[in-house]
Amino acid sequence: MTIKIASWNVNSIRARMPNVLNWLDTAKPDILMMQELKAQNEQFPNEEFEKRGYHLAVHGQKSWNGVAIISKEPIENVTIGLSGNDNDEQSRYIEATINDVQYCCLYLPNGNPVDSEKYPYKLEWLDRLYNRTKEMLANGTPFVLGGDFNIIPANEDCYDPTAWADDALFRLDSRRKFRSILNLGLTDAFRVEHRDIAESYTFWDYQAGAWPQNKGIRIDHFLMSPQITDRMLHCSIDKQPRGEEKASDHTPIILEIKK
DNA sequence: ATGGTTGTTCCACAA
Repeated sequence: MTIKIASWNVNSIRARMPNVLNWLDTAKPDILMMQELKAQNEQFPNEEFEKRGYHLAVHGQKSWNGVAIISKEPIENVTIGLSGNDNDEQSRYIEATINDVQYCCLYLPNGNPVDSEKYPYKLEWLDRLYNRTKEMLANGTPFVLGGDFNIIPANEDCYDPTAWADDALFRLDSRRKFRSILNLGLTDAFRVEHRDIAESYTFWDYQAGAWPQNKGIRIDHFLMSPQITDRMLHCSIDKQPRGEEKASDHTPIILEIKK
């Protein structure tokens, strides 16, 4: 038996419902983490998901951000927001327990432009994610960090590293903090399975024909705790939804683990 | 160096 877990930055849940439902009906994930809902809790289409047998945990926000977890198995202990900064108003983090595994759905700040307050906010957010990760490791909880990290981990995760050199998604400060989280003992699910495969991306800009030219970046990730790494079966990127009409600029990443 | 696109909201901003 396997558990199929997916993560997808949908770039507006209301604009993307046909695409999301279509993908759910074919891919049939047990758990889907979504980011960039661009909707408040009241605007989230609960019924469409409940009709398909999913339980919900939603942390929305007007206009921007917003994250949700939907699951075929019951969802427990929902926590909203990433601890460590009481002044953070942005809905970018939701955590819940499903069958004794902790699922952390995150939408990490983009951080551009790097000379604005947005970049230090991104770095500060990464520090808080580091602290939460360390805490869960200390507790011995099996967990999965999944979502849009807005981080290109390495050259092979980017069609043109020089073009992105000074971008907040590729800046060394961002990548060093991402690495320090990994170095606590987590495993990048996609990269551990596809060690020598480049040009596997999860995001293609809407602009300048990025999708048809495969000018993409890999910024959506699953990072697993050691217990989940031991249960991992497979991790892949499903490029199909990116080619559909009215697509999100991101495509789903899928992680399968032993039940 | 610029412009290219999409979504939400209100005529700009975020990505």
